[in-house]
Amino acid sequence: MQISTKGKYSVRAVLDIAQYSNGSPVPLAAISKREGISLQFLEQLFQQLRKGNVVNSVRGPHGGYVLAREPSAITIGEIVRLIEPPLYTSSCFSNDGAVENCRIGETCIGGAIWKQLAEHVDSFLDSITLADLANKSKPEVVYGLRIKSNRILADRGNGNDETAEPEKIQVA
Amino acid sequence: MQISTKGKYSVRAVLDIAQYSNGSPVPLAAISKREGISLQFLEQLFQQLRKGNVVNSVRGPHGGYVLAREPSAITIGEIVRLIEPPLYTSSCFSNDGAVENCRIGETCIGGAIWKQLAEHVDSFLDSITLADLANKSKPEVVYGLRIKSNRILADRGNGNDETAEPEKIQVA
DNA sequence: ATATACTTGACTTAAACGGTCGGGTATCTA
DNA sequence: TAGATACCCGACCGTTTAAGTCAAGTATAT
Repeated sequence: MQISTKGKYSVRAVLDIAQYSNGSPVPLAAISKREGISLQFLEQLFQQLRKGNVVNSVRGPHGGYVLAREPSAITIGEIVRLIEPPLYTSSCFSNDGAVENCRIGETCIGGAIWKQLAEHVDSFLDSITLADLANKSKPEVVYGLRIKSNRILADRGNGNDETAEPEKIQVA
Repeated sequence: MQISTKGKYSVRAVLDIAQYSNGSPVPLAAISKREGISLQFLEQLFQQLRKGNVVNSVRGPHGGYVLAREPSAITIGEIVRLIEPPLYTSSCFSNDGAVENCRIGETCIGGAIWKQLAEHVDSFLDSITLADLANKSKPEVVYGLRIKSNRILADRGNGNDETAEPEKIQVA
């Protein structure tokens, strides 16, 4: 169980836009330079991010990428799900769903764990928005991350739900 | 981000012992038959589980494996960590720790997320014990898993900490 | 026109995953 | 003291995936 560098890169790259764009498009070349990520690798990532409606592209000179929505409406979970394969696949066993000799049948215990774990992870990552990360000005956001609880996968439109109360996640 | 079948197999196999052993050792051949896992693959997994003090081995005829501790003192997280590489590696970037051009320096925001995510996952998996899973008799344990909150990596000895209050994790 | 910068798909390399093979070694039972 | 049982261990192997590159585009602002 491992978080891929692809996922980390994507979060960093999108965060880069959130921080360095003042409304105008940010070219990948700039992100590549700042973050030390190969330009062509970035291109590959941003195609998925664009299709996933996280960023929009602007072609031509002075082009680049802009956020598709405001930072507070883009969650980390959303980005990660676009880039990485899903954590949870089948009930008990993996992928092809072949070996289904689960003696407990439909109520398989083992399967329930992985499903709940996946939901747990998604819920956590969905609770963090780009805006939360972009605000360097608040140090307490960095350590002891201040997040909004139980925000489940923001509806792709423009959900300005500023209603949830902040919650403190303890760090070790 | 993916949970490997190795990890799933391990949990199933150890759970098998918890369910089918009445104190006497359970041979891998029996687990192999019941769970549909190759004997030689099981051997590979159980070597790590033994070194990690999850199971003990008994050699010779009527030998096999027994749990190293009582089921309530063995967590799923413990098993998974023995088999799988850790979720969290370095602060910002991965593995070799090479690319450390993190513009935010020590208080790197991106890094904090993955660290907290890893702690989140570990905490969740550590909150589930073999005993929780073995009790098929309680159906509510399977769906809407009843777990103990915030149990951090039971000390390898025999920690009979039955003090934590149960908590309901919502499913979907 | 031309430079900028996104778009796309194929390709490559190395590592990890899932799994096998073949020979051990300990120990119980007869 | 044989021999069967069953753990022990390291090497190996094929496939998939991750990470990253290459080459050849297309759209657009100046």
